[in-house]
This record gives sequence, C-alpha cells and structure tokens, in this order.
Amino acid sequence: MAFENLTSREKRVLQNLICHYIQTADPVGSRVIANKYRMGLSSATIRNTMQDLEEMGLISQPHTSAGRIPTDSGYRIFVNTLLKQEPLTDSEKKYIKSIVNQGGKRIDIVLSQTSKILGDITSLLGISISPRFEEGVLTRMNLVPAAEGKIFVIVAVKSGLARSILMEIESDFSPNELRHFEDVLNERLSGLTLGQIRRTISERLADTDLSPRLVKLFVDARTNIWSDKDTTQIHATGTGNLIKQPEFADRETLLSIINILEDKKELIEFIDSKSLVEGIIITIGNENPIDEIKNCSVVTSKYQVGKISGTIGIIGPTRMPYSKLISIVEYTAKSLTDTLS
Amino acid sequence: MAFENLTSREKRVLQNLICHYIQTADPVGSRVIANKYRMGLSSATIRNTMQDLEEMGLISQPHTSAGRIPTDSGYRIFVNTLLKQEPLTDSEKKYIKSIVNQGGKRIDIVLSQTSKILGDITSLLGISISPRFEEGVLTRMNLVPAAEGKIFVIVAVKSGLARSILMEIESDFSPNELRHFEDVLNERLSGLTLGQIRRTISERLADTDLSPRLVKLFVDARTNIWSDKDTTQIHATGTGNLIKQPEFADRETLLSIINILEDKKELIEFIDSKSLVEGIIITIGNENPIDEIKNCSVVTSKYQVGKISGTIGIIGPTRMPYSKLISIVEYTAKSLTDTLS
DNA sequence: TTTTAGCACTCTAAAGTAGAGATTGCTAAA
DNA sequence: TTTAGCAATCTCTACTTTAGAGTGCTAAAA
Repeated sequence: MAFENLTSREKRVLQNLICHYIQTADPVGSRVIANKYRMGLSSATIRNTMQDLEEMGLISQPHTSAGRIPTDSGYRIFVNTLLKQEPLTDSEKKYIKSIVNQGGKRIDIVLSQTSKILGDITSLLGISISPRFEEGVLTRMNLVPAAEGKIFVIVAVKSGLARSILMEIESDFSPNELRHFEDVLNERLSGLTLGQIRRTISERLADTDLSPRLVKLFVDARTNIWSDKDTTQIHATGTGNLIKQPEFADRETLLSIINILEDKKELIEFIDSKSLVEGIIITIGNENPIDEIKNCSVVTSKYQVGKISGTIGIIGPTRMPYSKLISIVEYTAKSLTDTLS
Repeated sequence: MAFENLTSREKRVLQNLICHYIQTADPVGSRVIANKYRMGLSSATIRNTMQDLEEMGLISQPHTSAGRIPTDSGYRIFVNTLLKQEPLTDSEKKYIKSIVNQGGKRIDIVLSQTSKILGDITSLLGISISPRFEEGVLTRMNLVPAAEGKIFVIVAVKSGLARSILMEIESDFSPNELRHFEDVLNERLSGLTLGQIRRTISERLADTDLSPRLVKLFVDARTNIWSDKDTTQIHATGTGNLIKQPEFADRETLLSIINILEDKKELIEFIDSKSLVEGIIITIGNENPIDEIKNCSVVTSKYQVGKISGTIGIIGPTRMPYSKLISIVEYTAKSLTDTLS
C-alpha cells in the first residue's frame, strides 16, 4: 500500500482528524477541522478531501450524518508517517524512574511496579512479562533435595538471574548420586544457552557413567527446566482504565478482553514474540493476531537484563495517544533495563 | 438477633421468595409465591406476611410497585436456618476431581486448576490461595549461591512442600561460611514452625560463632523468609462470569470489583484469614470487610496439605445458589486436600 | 480548475408522551 | 383469620417529536 502519495492537504486533514478523534472519541466533522485547526479552507473543501480519504479506506463514517473516524489503515499511516513523538517532561521521567526503582533488584516486584506505572500514567492497560531465559547463558545448576521424592532445580544464568523449579523424582536417589549428577551437568552444560541445552541435552548426557534413570528424568523434563514454558509471568495492570473507555461500553467487547486477560497464555505468547525486536513496536487493531483485541492497539518495547530480554508495553483501544505513548513505553523500558543491570 | 421465632409461614414465604429471586433476579411479588409455590393461601395473605418480613428487615422493596427482594439479613436467616444443602451428583464429583487432579502434584498448577473449576461450574468467580507456611514445621533449609551477591534460600516444611526465596547479600561470603551457617540454622531451627522461627530467630542465633553480619542479614529478612508475606499467591478465575450478572451491569460496581481483583493484596488478606477455621464459611454482603464487595457473598473452605492449610472459595453477587455452592466448595476442598496429600 | 456558499436530505440522540403491566396496601366481606 | 376487590403507584416499553449535526450535491465565485 503506497500511501506516500497522499497530497499534503490530505495528510494534514488526516492528521488533524485523528488528533481530534483521539481526544474526543466522537466522529469528527468537516466544520471542526476547518475551524478548530485553522486550515484556511472552507468546510466544503475539507469535505471533498475527506471523501477522498474515505475512498482510500483511511477514514470511515459510522452512519450517514456523522463525522468520520479513522480506520486501522488510517492509524497505520498516521503512526508511520505523520506522527511526531511527544517527549516526556523531566518530572515525568523522574516519576517513572522512581516507581520502577521501587522494587530494588527483585525482578518480580520491579516488573509488577512497571506494569503498574504504565497502566497509571497512560490510563490504559500496562503490561510486563518476565525475561526469556531461553537465550540466557547457563552459569550454574544446583540440585537441592527438598522433600521426599522432590528436588529443587536451580538454574542461574549469566546476567545474574536465577530461577528454581520444584521437580518430582519418583525414586530416591542418594545425595552422592545427585551431587555427582550435578557436577556432570555443570561440567557439560555451563556456557551454553538454555535453548541450546534444551535442544541437545539428550546427546550431551549420552556417554556418561550416570544413572540412566536419572538422565531420562531430566531429558523428559527438559522443557520445564530449560525453557520458558509455564514460567513466563505476565503482569497486567489497569483493567479498570479500559472499562472506562467508551470503546468497551459494550458488554460483549468488555467480556472478550477480560477473558483474554484472564487466560494469559495466549497473551503471553503474543507479547513475548516481540521480545527479540529492537525498539518500539506498534500493532494496530486488525494487525493483532488475537481476535479478542482486534479493536485494540498494542505498543511494546523490549527491555534487557544483561543478555536476556523481556517485553513491556500497553494495550488500549486503537484510539490512543500514540505520540505520547511511544515516549512513555520507550523511556520505561530504558529505566527498567537500567534498574535491572 | 433472635429470628428463630419466625412463624413457620413466614419461614416458608421467605424461603420461597429467596429461591425464586435467586433464579430470576427479579423482585418477587405475592402472586408468584401464592401460585407457583402452591402455598394454599391467597396472594393477599402472602402480602400480609411479606409486610411482616419487611418490618423485620429481611426483605425490601426496590420501589413501591415492585415485588420484594431479600436483604442481607434475609439471606443470613436463609443460610443459617432454612437452607437445605443440595448434594452433588456422581458425575459432578467425578468432573471436579478430574480437573483438580490435572496438575499432578505441582501445587501452583493444581491451585490454578481449582480456581478454574470453581469458576466454571458455579458461573461465578473461583478463588484459590496458596497454603500458609506460617504453621508449617521446618524440616530443612538450604542456602544455595545463585549469582554474585545472591543466594537462593530454600525452606522445606513437613508436609512435603518447599519454597525458595532469592535473597540479596551485599557482600560475598565464602561457600564455607555459608555452609556452616546453613548447618547452624538447621540444627537450631528445624522442628519449629515458620511462625515460631520468625518471632524468635533473633534470640536463637544470639550465642553462636557466626558472622554477626550474616546473622543480621537473616534477622532483617525474617518476614521474607519465614512468613507468607509477598509469597501468598491468589488465583481468581471467572471475572467474565461476574460481568454477565445483572448485579454488575452498573459500570461503577463493576469497576470497583475489578480493581479489588487486580490489587490482590486486600483480597488475599481477607480470604487468607479464613484458612484456620474448619468447614464452610459464608460471608454475606455487608458482612464483608472490603467495601468493594459489600454487594457480594463469599463462600470459602480451607484445604490441607499435611499440617498446613490454605483456602479456596467463590465470590459472587449475594443472590447466589447457596445450597448448591456449599456442596461444590466443600467437595472441591476435599478433592484438593486428597490430591495434595 | 479549484474553492466555496447554500441547501435539501439523512440520521442520531434526547426529550417527551402514552399506555400496559405489575404489585402494593387498604377496606370490607366471607 | 383469610380473602376478594380496587384504587393508587411506579416502572418499562414503545412511539413520537424535535433539535442538531453532518453530509453530498449543485451552482456560483475565484
């Protein structure tokens, strides 16, 4: 879609229309654009331009005698070519930083604070997910007997993060046996990423003097120990903000987004998929893979903890103040990266 | 409030009124009770009785020309003296058991499944919180170096449960030092409940050859290590079910409950406070300490993992099918206890 | 060729009106 | 003590009306 060939007038009309609609949530008429935005043209002329924009599929009319509202494509053009990023004030920056810092270095608390601050200052839904260990480089593993038939498996990666999994081992292995196994694991696996380990664990433990039963146990549990499945956490704060938006006045619409938020799995997968890309990602309306949020836009950015990364962002109706949000999400991600390093 | 002196007719009218209202959510008129419930009395007589019940504060009229709806006190009488518990069918039992079992022995998954099944079969909000370690008897502690300046503290209690806390220790202590510390901790603390440890840790580590810095670190962190603060998890599933209820048609009402669900802290405290009482607890409307759920009722039961216990239950509008819910919550708690033992 | 004024037309949203229906409380009779 | 009957009250729904906003088209102006 080559929309670069919009005339400068068309661009200005589209821009003003979107700006106004974002503020008011009401369909925008030609008179408003002509007068309030002082374009030096009559409403009739604006009307003609609006007709052109509608033919291009960038704006549409809810009904005959209403003004126009932007379509997803309209927002897309706006975001790609018309939008001027609105910088944060110093006090805003300070505020964000202070909240993000409130959890010390405890990553789960920091992430919860982050989703909270994002939700609060955007008045939308703030999102944060825990970092992907998948690309983390293993520094050390520990196997700690916790109770009968259970051990804690501790996995530490290079950036100073670690996590633990409680694992069932039906039969009791002797402490010595476990210690030896631990040694071999560390010897053979440290320095590799968790992803590499998961994919190759079977071969790497093939020619050893280890108990085959123990090896099998760990090979079978490889997706639990060395991947992010079931471990990735998502924080979503500000559901109330969404409820207040007129876009969610309809019960059905509200219901579907609430269900998606509760389910989490699908949402985690979607948000997580953005953690590898650099910079801000904006996904508008129909561009979202999840049906239930096809009337929403999502603005995300990745953050880093050493070598591994996660994603934060916001979700809200497509009618959102993109120019401000980009700055907010960007700066929050930066603050988060700073805090966690 | 001695309401036992209700006449048998008053009791029957109240009972029928509540039954009908629970099903329809519409104010119930005297005609309905007279005809549908075949009380052998005219509507005029019922009307007189209803006036009496209203004077006692058990039912009320939304407006002059409407039927009556139960008040919180009305529900209370109903629950205390009129309600007949409705037993579960075999297939219902089977279904609950199968879902609760789906997580194997992994307690977090089992609890998440439990809140899900509760939400699903009641069409309300299912709740489950993790068990209180507070009363658990320590079997063993492990200190495992995880990264520079960080150790994993693993606390295992008698019932076979364990949990881990990632702890910051600014300065580096030698592995030997830590191992010695670990030995002393186990020697002096195992056999005590976590609550006892938290309250007396300071004295118990007083006369030792341990590094005072290390001791101070652990004494300072005692509420993190030996209590449930920040560790108790809550699962709440079925927000969508609440949204569908007519009681939450009003945006404000909906908003306040959503906020409470998101905040979690207050809710955890409230639900957790019920984990010590045996049997089903029903809290109706205004009896709830949290303002935001004063139009809701809460039905809970504790479950056990060995010696330590947690709580599950449901939240919904005061107009809920108590007689069925009691059986559901009761049986689910029993299944959960079975699964986790 | 482009822009604008003017106007008929369309549609929504809000306000007002009317009528049906439900339920009550009271009274007087059974 | 119970019931039939009835006026009174209030809600809810449907319908009508009105005001207002905005469009699209046409013809004139620039």
